[in-house]
Amino acid sequence: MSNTLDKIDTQILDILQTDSNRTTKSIATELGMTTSPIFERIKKLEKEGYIKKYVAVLDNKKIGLKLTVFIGITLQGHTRSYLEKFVKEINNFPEVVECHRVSGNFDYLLKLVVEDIEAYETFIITKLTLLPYLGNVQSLIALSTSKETNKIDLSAVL
Amino acid sequence: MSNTLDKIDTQILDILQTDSNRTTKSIATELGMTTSPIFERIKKLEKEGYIKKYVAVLDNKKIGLKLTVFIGITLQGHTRSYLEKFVKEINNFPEVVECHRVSGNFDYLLKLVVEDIEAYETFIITKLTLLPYLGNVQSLIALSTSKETNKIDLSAVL
DNA sequence: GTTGAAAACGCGCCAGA
DNA sequence: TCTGGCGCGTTTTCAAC
Repeated sequence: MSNTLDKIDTQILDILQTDSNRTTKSIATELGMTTSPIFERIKKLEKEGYIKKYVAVLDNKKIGLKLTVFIGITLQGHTRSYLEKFVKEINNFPEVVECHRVSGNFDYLLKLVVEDIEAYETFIITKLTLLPYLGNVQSLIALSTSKETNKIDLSAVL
Repeated sequence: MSNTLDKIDTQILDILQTDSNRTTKSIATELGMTTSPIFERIKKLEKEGYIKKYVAVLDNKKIGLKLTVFIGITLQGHTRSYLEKFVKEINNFPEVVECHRVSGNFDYLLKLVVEDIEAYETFIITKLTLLPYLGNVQSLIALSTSKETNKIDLSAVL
C-alpha cells in the first residue's frame, strides 16, 4: 500500500471528478488497461479516502436558488469557546455551503446559496445578526459566475 | 412535463446530492414507492438539466492540494472586451475553481485550490499579475474550513 | 402511479500469467 | 500486478393493470 499516487491513479481521479458514472471498462480503455486493475485502484482510492464521496451536481438557478453570496465576517470577541459555538451555529444553517476561517481582512468567509435577495436579507436579519460578538460584516453578491467547479488541478501533484 | 418540482422530486435530488451511488431501489424504499417511477423521475431530472452531472468528490488535502485561497480583485479598466478577455484567462487557470463577478468592494472574487503557499505565490506572480488593468488584489487565505459542500438547501424551494 | 419479469449491463471474483 | 473470462446481482426496460 504505497502512500502516494502514481500517474494512473491521478488519471483515474481526474476522470471520476469529471464524471463519476464512467464505467470501469471505459476508463480502462481510455488508459490502455483492463478493467480489473482499474477497478482495484478505484476501490483503493475510495477506501483510503482520496475519494470522499460521489454526488449529483445540481443546477442551482434552475431549481430556484438563484443567488450566491459571499459574506466576510469579523468577530469582536475571540475566546476559543465562543469561536467554536459560532462556527457550529454557522455550519448548521443550510443556506451556508462553505465556512472558512481566513487570514486577512476578515475572520471568517462564508459562501451562501439562497433563493434571492429577500432570502439573503432574511438570513442576515433572522440568523446571522442574532449571533453575538459580530463585528464587521461585508457581503459580496455574485452578479454572475463564469466558473464554479470543485474539480481540482491534479496535474500539480503528479 | 410540468415545469416545477414536486416534493418527491426534491427528495430525490436531496438524496442524490448527498450520495449519487444510491440505487433506485433504495431510494424507492426510502420514499415509499417502487423503482419504476423513481427511475423515470431521475431520468427526467437529468434530461431537463436539474441534475447537471455526477462527480467524485476528492480529498484535496490528502491529495496534496492543501491550500484554499480567496482572491478579491478590482480592475482599473472596465471595457467590455477587456472584461471578457480577463474572465477567459482566469477561467483557464486550473488552480481557479471559482470565478464570480461580484458587487461590493471588489469586481471579481476567485477561489483557488493549490498545493501550498509557494504555489499560491507562483500563481500570483506568474499568472495573475501578468494580466493588465489589475487594480487592488486582496487575498484571504483559508486557515481552516469547517464546512465545504455544494449540497444546496432544497427545503427552501419546496 | 403499481407490479412483475425479462434482458442487458456492469461488478466482482478467480485462475493464470 | 495485470489479463481475461465467467457468474452473479443490479439496473433498466417493457409488459399489463
